[in-house]
Amino acid sequence: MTDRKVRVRFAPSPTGPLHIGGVRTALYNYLFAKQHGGEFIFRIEDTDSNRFVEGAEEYILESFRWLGIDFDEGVSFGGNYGPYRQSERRDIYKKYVKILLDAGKAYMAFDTPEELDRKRNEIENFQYDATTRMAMRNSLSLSADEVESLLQSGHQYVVRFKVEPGEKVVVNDIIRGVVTIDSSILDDKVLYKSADELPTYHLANIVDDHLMEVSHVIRGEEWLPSAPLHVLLYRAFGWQDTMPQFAHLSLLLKPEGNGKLSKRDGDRLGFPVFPLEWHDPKSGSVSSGFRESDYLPEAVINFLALLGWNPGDDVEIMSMSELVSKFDLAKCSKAGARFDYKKMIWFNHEYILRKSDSEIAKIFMPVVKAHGVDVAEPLLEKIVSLMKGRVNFVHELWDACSFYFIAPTQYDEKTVKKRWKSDSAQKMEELATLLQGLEDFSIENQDKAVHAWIEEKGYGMGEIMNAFRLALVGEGKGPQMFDISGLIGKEETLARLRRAIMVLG
RNA sequence: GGCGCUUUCGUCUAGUGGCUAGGACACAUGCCUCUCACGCAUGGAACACGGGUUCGAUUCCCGUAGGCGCUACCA
Repeated sequence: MTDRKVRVRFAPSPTGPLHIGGVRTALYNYLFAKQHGGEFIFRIEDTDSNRFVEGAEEYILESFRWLGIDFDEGVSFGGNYGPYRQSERRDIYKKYVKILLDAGKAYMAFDTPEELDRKRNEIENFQYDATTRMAMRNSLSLSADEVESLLQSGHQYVVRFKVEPGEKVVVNDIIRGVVTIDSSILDDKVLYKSADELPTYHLANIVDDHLMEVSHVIRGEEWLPSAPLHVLLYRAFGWQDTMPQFAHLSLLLKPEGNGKLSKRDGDRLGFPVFPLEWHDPKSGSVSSGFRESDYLPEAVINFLALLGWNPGDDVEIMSMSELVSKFDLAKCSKAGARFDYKKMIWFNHEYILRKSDSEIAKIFMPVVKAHGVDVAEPLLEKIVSLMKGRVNFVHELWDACSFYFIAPTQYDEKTVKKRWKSDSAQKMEELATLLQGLEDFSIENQDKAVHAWIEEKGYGMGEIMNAFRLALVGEGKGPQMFDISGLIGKEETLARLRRAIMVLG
């Protein structure tokens, strides 16, 4: 069993956009699979027909494509264990429901939702279990004839798992160790609904994981309470020897305040909680995504990997392949992790720094074009190399460097007051004359000539450069001056200087 | 309410029966400098509480408190 082939799965239900916590769960599964040379399966758990949302499945697939998490088999990937969409596996589940029924490990229950509601109102903390099942309407409490006639008349029913009370159920969790619970606290879970001829999560999950030969179940902590039930189900089918190993991941929490991370937190604090932008087909509302918010997928992956896991060293920037080799389920933290979106922004900044200028220029080019500016790629790369260190997002590059493309039409008031003195116009006039006379307008040559002139005249470096900057940029910020004048060229430099002299006087 | 999980700087975390409890983000200060950033340096900042066990507990045990989750014919 220990040398079993590693096969793990990510099995979302297509009920909407993929939550960032789900992305992390998928990532951990992926890292684990890759590290062990195993397979990663994409399964769709659409057993709740009421909650199905159009487009969700494609959205999830697209999200993983963007993030660089790929699957080996499953919906849209093929494989030998299909179909991988649970709604297409009805007949399989029916067969296994029958096995449980025939073995007396499950039973049919005819109680209507209304009857159950009434019971819950009558009895505080009502639970459908060994203590109450004989008082309900099911194949255990009713006679065979009654059951038969109910069935004949087309009465809808559910199949419930018959949990035997008073048993210690042990779940061995890779992250949490041994977790023991008393089966008496478990209820007789609904396994199957005749209404839509579909199983519930618990049955479908166990049957599929078994049939698909899943070796490890890595999922969110919200499943920990039902893990004992799952163990009981594996036993009921006699599959305990090939039962997957469990690992329950801690949840992602709000950046501040109480509770788990929600879409609202993102809206309130200004960060996405979904990988891609999502347009809800029902409400028409739009939720922002990491991709559209200009996060680099590598940064999102890196950040997520470290949210609840740590390799034990001080290295924080890691590529996907480094993550694959270092990842360790046993080192996952047990407590929930607050979603530190500021650190995520820092990761994005780091990845911008690490990517080549040409890669960033390629991402930035459409932004430039959208502003109606046409620029050659080599020039944009130079600008990117000068500016990328000062932004957290690629789109911020525009505000930081638009002066390269568009001459200032107005001058920042504060900067004018601070940097444009009464003799600035005259000095800039001198500078313009000097620059105009330069045959060689290279950055190096300008630097040499201007420095010599400043020294000769006894001017201050700051007064000249800052006024010069104001003339070319319109503000008091930007890279070294000759990195600006050199790139925009002699003609443009002189035009901007003259305009500033004219306007500012 | 019941059951389960959990608890190291504000946040993500490393770590150990004896350490000045380490790193990163954020924050502050300084340096660099033609500005703004980057960068570099420095600083403040944590073992939830109460009992044990022990020569000694942040570390092991038990309680308490806080946090999180589950408690559906949802996953």
